Amino acid sequence: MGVTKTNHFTDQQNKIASIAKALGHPARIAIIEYLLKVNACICSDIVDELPLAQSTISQHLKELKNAGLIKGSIEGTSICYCIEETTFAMLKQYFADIIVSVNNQKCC
Amino acid sequence: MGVTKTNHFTDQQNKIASIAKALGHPARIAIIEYLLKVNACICSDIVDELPLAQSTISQHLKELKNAGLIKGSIEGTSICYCIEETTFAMLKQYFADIIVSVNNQKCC
DNA sequence: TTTATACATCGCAATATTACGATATATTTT
DNA sequence: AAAATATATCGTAATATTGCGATGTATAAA
Repeated sequence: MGVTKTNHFTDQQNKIASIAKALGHPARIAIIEYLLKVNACICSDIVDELPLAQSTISQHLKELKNAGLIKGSIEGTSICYCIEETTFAMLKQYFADIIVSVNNQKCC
Repeated sequence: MGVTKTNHFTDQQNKIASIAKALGHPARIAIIEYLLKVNACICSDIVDELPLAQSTISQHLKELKNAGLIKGSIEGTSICYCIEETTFAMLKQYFADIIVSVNNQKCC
């Protein structure tokens, strides 16, 4: 089928999954890491940095933006893409909570 | 094309992406959360818990296992699936480092 | 006003994912 | 040994993702 049964899961589960999915591609990880490396962030830089066509990168940026992982503000003729800190903070917390839960486990 | 250009990215980037990808489905998030909730973990429980066929869940478990997010040990006729703590600890650290990087940013 | 620059979007082809039923396998229980 | 239980694998259909070139759009420079 190929169609995810989104409605059978909680909003929280769908949210985490969609964020994780957005991070589930090496190009998008590379984009995030590049945005962290340089302090200013313009899309054309990324096009030079990655071995992908401009249209492909634009698509990846869109997915990262839809997932709330980056935000873009128009800066003249180019766009300043930046990390959306709160989403990453949320992820960090999510995994921190998992670690706490695991440490309380008796199993295995 | 639909074929990810894995070889153009670093091993670390591909690794993080593949782990994130494995978490990029609500059923797999639900499985992880279920494994955390109950302390013992048998697949048939999960089949009762989730609105998916047994074969589908088995597939999801396989992907989580391949990504190193869970481990399964044979327990008689069933299998005890558990959280692989080190992988989650790695993820937590990865996001923690990102937060630190973002806080050092001057941009935006 | 033309031209250049920086993205975004569209349309398409190749491939991957999701889900399921059917079936296989392996361990218990009877 | 036969039946039951638990899980894995296979085959397949529906849909999603990835990537690219071509093209659209909007701002800035000439």
